[in-house]
Amino acid sequence: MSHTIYDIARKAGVSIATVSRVFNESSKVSAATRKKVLHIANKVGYQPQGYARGLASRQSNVIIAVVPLLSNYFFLQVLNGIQGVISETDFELHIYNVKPEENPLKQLKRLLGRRWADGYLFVSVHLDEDDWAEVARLNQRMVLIDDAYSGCDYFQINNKKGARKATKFFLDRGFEHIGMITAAKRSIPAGKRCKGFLEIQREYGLTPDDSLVVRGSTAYRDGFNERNGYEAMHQLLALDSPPEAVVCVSDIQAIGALSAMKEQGIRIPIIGYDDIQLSEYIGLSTMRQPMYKMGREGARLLLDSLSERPSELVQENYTPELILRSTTNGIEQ
Amino acid sequence: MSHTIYDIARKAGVSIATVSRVFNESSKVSAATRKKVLHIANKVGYQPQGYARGLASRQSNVIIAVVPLLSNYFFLQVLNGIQGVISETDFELHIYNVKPEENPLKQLKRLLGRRWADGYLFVSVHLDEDDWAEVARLNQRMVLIDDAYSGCDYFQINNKKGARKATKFFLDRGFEHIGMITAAKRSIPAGKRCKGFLEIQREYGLTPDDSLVVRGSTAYRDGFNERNGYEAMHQLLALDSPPEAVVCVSDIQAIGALSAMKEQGIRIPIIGYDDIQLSEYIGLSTMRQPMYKMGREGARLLLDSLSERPSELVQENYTPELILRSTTNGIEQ
DNA sequence: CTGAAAGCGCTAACAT
DNA sequence: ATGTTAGCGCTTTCAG
Repeated sequence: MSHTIYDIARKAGVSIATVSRVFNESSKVSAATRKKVLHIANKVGYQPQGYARGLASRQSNVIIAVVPLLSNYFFLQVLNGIQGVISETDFELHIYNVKPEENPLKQLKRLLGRRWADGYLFVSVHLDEDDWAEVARLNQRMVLIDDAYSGCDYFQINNKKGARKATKFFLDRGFEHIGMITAAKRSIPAGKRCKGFLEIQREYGLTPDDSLVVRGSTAYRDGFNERNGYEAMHQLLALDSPPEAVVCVSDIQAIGALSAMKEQGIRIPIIGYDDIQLSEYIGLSTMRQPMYKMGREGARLLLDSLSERPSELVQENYTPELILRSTTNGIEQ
Repeated sequence: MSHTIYDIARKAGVSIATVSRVFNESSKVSAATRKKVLHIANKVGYQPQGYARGLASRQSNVIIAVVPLLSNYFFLQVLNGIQGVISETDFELHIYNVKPEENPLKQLKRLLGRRWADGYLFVSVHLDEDDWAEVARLNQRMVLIDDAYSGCDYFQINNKKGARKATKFFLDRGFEHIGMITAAKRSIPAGKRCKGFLEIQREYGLTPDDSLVVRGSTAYRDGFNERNGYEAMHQLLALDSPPEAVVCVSDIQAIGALSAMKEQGIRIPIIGYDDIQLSEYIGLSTMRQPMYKMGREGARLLLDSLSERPSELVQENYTPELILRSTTNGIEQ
């Protein structure tokens, strides 16, 4: 049914080696032969099979970006950065997402073991050092984005510092009763942001009130969703003494929270986290994370290390930047 | 360096066929042998290579979802639906995105020609009948989501009807001067929605004013972005006689438009398009499209047709549903 | 510049 | 239940 290299070779009156050379941009084919082969290949719609090619050449020209869940705006922007870089090359970008139900380490080992790709970009996949070490032992080219492992290239953002910055903004303006909308307990970034939130308050001589750290009950996307923020804000507002200001672990939750406030006709200063594109238009103050940039840099690094002999490890740490917009307006300087 | 089936077979004192059987869930292996093989495989981190396996077995257990651009909320929700179904099986979902710069037909032919996947889901890839026919000739299992081709399974949404519904809502309430925020000229869905917008007005005996159909200058994502809506709304408001109501071709543009209105302290009724999750919390009235559902159904259909012998074509047409929220409040019934 | 031939690492008959 | 063996469709030396 479908044509193989043999069919093309026969029809073109050349050997399969020549056909192969044509499709591998080898210069060692005469223009005439190349043209003839290409003509026939086009006519019958021939393309070298990926699997046979991968097996024989031990490389695939595909890059796999591994993400935990597709439906997250953060990943989306990172992927965009990655995509931009990859699409300038003749690599193919495939996206693989790890299933939340199954052990992630197991999935990664299976994926890398299959050797689908020449290189892997892990976006927001959070493993501990031991687990990463086990993955690294599979000996594939990889770079981490939004997580760190000492033995490999990574681009990371300091979650604790980000939350500290946001909280500090309120503390410096005299607020002492600040709420936090967090996400699922198992979310590592959310955990670190909570930590930063509490830490800086203590440094300011305050004793943070546990009841001011809340999450909604919507587990979807680890709680990084609109509804969660909505529910959490209602909880906060139902408190005997509601917070004077609120810090969120994501913009998307902040949007839900804003909606809850509106319902109750209350307006409390709030800071989100991520700076997704929308936030500018919502007027949401937020902690900006360099998502696009990390994607771009990560992809570039991976690609480079595939062609050149890898040099030293690249391990970048970013700190989110506070972006002030209207949800923090009207606070006395 | 990396282990092959031969290494495992040798270490386990069995033949390669047995090792292969263990990894292919064949029942024809004794429990003891299986355990021994698995133990050794685990110890050295062996996984059968995807390429060798794909070549030998002529199937890959991967499904590829093809999308035009990752950064679109519409696709995201469709992908979510797809993901949900695939993750219940032992198929792997890979996502491939076609580059905007290169001819899409060419890319699809290359992709399918490589035979990476057992089946393909095309999400919002818009080709004409001839081009689809050419793709179909490659003889791969495929289903279209958000586009139609007579020769294959598809799940489509009627764009014209959707825009008609939204526009009709305003017309029925006596509005005669309605604006539309559209997207890039080359966007097929946007074109159809425009058509519906104009068509129904004529049916109501109106002569639509061309200057009321605008787009911003931001081409990113074919104009389906916040900024585009923002710019477009400013254009509309700068008109000698601004519209009394506005229909958008996406929620994300509507959000930009809302922001522009706010800046000018003006509030015009507006209806978005898509019903992305956010919209509920923004209070945005919109045309709901069954994105998640289409993803789910599409994936299910594809999977089924991979195991069973395909029956007749499944060709579904949906019509978006009008969801009323606060951006259309206060309009006289 | 081109061809012949030896794998790449696995699956799937076919034997046993 | 297990082993033997012939490919799968390519790439890649090695000759010429």
